[in-house]
Amino acid sequence: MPELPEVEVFRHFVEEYALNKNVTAVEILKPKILQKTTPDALKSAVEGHPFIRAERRGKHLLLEVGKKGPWVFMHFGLTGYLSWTKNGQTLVNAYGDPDRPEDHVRVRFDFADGSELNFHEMRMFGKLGLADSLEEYVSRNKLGPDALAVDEKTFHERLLAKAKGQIKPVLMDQAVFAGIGNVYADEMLYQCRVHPEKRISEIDPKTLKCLYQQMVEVLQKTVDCNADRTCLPKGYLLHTRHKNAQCPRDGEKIHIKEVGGRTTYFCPKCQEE
DNA sequence: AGGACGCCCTGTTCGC
DNA sequence: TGCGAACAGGGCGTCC
Repeated sequence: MPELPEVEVFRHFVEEYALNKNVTAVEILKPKILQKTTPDALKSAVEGHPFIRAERRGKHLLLEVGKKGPWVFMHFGLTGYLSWTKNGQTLVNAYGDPDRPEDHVRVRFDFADGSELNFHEMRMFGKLGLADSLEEYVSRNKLGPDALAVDEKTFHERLLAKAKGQIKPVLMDQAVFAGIGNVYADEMLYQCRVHPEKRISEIDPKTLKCLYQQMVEVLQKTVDCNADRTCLPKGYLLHTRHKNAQCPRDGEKIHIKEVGGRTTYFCPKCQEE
């Protein structure tokens, strides 16, 4: 599921393959994926212009159209990703795997050089549409600062403003920090030995510092791995997201519990309540 | 105001 | 074996 690191990889991918080439056609194969725009409006805004810049805020990817154009935004839901094809043949997809099945294309951008950028989203939780500007989009969606761009002081301030809340749902609140999803929230809590339901006001300063460091480290390490989770350290909890898994640290059985409406994995021994 | 919860959607896995 | 139920899960709307 695309969280911040995956979307950052998608952004690199767009920079490498999809900038500064005129879009000759936009094909909307599933209009329902569009948000706050129509197929005609999207086509007329993009066709005849190149994408000139790719920016990311949290899990959202935004492509600037032309010099003064609007932006095309993409949110990848649970199963979204990008691929680049030429003459119907996949050259590469955003996960670097040319053999990945290329189905569930919802929107396709055709370029003048005969290549295509494909937006895939099997489960239709993702969205694609138009925004006037980055600022307009961020405020419309009430996105907090990007989790990889926030400084330590701001991190503490924003968490403590939610002092009564449980740590995990607050970390995942995109208005607090944009980009942390279920998997990486569990990971940073595990690395710092914090129970996911712990109230923020109950967390000591040393542990808060750890959470900041691990937020940056876990996200950055995953970006550096090109979002290939198998390349992450063996000691990471995210390798144990299945039933009857054992804690990489102490062998304890990993607990699975619903926290803030999301399936949460944690070690009951090293993340005591 | 803000927290809890249900729902959107579809491919896969599970259970009878 | 076969088919329906349950599950996965980010974000948004609704309710209290």
